[in-house]
Amino acid sequence: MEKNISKENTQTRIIRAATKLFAEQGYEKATIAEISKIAGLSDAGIYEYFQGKEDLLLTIPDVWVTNAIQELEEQLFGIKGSFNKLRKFLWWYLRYIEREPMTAKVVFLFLKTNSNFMNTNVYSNVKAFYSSLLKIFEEGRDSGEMKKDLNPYIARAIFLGTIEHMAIRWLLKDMSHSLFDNLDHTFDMLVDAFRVNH
Amino acid sequence: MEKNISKENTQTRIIRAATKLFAEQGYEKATIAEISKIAGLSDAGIYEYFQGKEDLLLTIPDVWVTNAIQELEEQLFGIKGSFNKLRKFLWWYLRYIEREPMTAKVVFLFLKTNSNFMNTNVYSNVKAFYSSLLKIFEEGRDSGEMKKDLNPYIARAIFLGTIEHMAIRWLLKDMSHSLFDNLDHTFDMLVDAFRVNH
Amino acid sequence: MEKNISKENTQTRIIRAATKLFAEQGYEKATIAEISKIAGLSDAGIYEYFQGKEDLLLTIPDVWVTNAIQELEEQLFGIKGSFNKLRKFLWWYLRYIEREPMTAKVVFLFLKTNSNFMNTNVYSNVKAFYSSLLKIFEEGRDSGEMKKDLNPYIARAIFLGTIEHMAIRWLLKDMSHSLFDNLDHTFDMLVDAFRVNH
Amino acid sequence: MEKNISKENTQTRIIRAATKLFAEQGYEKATIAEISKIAGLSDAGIYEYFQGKEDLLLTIPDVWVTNAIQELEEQLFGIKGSFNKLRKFLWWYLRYIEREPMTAKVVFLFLKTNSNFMNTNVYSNVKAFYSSLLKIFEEGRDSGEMKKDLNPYIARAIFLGTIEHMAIRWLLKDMSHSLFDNLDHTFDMLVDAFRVNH
DNA sequence: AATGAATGAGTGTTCATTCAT
DNA sequence: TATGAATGAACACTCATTCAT
Repeated sequence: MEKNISKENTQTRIIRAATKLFAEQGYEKATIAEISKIAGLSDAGIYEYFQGKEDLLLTIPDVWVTNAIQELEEQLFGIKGSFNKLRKFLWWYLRYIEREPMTAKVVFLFLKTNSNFMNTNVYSNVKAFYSSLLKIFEEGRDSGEMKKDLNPYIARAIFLGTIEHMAIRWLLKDMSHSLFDNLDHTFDMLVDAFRVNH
Repeated sequence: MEKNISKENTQTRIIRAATKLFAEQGYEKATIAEISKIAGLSDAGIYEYFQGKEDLLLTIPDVWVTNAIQELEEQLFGIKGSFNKLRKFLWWYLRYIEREPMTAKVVFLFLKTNSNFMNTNVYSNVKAFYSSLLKIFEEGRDSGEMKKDLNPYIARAIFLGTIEHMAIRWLLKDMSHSLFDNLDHTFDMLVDAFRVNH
Repeated sequence: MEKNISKENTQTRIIRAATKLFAEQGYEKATIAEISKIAGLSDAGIYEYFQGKEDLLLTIPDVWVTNAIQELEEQLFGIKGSFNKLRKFLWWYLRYIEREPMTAKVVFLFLKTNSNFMNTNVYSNVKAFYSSLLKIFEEGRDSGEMKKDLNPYIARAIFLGTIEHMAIRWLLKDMSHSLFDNLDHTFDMLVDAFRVNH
Repeated sequence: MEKNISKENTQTRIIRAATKLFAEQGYEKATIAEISKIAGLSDAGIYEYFQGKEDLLLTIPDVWVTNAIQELEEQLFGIKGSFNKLRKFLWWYLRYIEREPMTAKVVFLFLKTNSNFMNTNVYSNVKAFYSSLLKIFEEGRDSGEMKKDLNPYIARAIFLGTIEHMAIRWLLKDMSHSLFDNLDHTFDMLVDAFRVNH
């Protein structure tokens, strides 16, 4: 019992330390030595839990994204109407980012530049996560809420582009303002981009 | 004269080599040794033209952004109507990215994560560049073309977020498709987000 | 009893695993982790039976050489004539090597380079083993079978040098051919080196 | 001029330091740090002259063996009679070993255990070197000096095995006695192994 | 303007070994 | 008897940078 808990704690502590340092200094500048120091064990200890530095990097979004997919499904469950779903997505996603900004920073700023990222199963999870947006737009188009000729890919690009642009600015600005300022206003504008013109 | 020209050539060759390698491998993985080899001089030779590796990184967007500001002004000159300007901006910006994709990759993927970036004059240039969009949105709002209560910052976030999202995907996917596919469609949707509802 | 038996089995398994890995990869490259994995216990388990890696290395020839001395004595027992004894020695020694080539490889290739080897009791056993050859040559010289002025040390160097040269080549070549090819011919030549000229 | 000399000196100094340490401590225990310290430059300096530690190891016999082949040819040049050549070979080889005992130690004790050795061009040089002995024995057999049915490979095994056995013992014993003690006696015995019986 | 030579500082990773359980 | 967890001590190798020439 204790062992399991303690082991889980150690792994969690390592991930937390790594996330913090990767977010603050970038993948290359962060050192195993400092990560292990913050995590409270020796350098060699890290290698009991992770295969190496890169494995550590890729584990961070793995957990985050896998959990996001699950959570998102629960959040959208039972919501009717594509715009209602979009709204839910937006509010939930930003709160999800806000909850673990360091992890988000690693994902948005350092993950994509890793040359192995494309070959990871994290990558397919990210794609799965993003594809849930596609479905919402297709549904909206087919239900008549959104434009008849709406291209779901473009719609997603606008929606995601906007969100992540805001998120990245927030992350780089040391999260000084709230992510939710003017969010209603923003959402209304996005809605106008997708919905049928009168 | 000859010396100046020759120096400019060498400098340009170094920048080109560095841009290529930074874009392909990232800032940290790219080495001075390889950059200098591609540029056709010795390691030490680089230091005749640049103060160091970081200086080299920061010079790349410097030229690119400075030139962008100038070019954009010329492109927008004489165009009437905020939506016409927006349209011009979109088409021109994507072509500008397309012209030097490696540079764009460095700017979009590796520049922001550099801890010194915020203190550079590149940063202020980027801000200046982005603020030109603000003016367009303010003009659109004031002229009645766009929503009366349009928040220029949000509008810009939507516009830039969308563009750069598309650009980054294109850069990461090895530029296999055209950036201009469905661009009309995209622009029309964005317009709907900004313009007055009937 | 059971414990003793079980312990002996485990110990034997460890030695076998270590011998194999030392022979295949060398002492330094072989790891306790892999040895223990092959032996079927944990890293720490090894230390229940051996003081450490070096102890493990030195135990391998210990058993082998100690047993060789005994076996050799039995083999030579009752044989008359120094050349007959030499012949027996040669055939027996090669078969002894052939029986446990991995052990032989450790002894011939990796033992001598260990800096502590000289201080071990393995070393004295090896010397004892080799000195039995001396006696044969002395006997041969004194009995008149061999040259009157035969220097037993030199004779032994020729005899052992030849055998071990052949053995090492065989061990390094992955034991693809038989050690006993042309052995009669070889022995005859050696005999000519030792025996009285007519 | 100076540069060339200095560079050559540095490389030579590195090789000398590495040879000494490899011979004294073995390949694995010797460290780049100590080699470079003895050679009088920094760790990194080694890598200006050698690709790595293993390259350094393999360079040592490369030079030694390549030179041996040349020298041997000169030494044998003009000598008539296979036994005279054998005699020359023996005396010259032992002196060659005596001249650079550290190098010989590396070659005899540490080279063969390197797993890459077989794929090196050092290996083919060694084989070329050894094959010159074959020719002598073939010549002796064909000229009638040696046994009609003499197997050159076996003869070589006896000859080389004896020499290298003596050399290795000498190298391990800290070279306290002379390699040339009783050498006439030894050679005479070997001759008896090869020559025609009366 | 250019570079060959040299290096200091840094880093991920390995591994034999220990010890509480 | 056995081991999971943890680590201290090493170590080969890299690389941006300097400087005499």
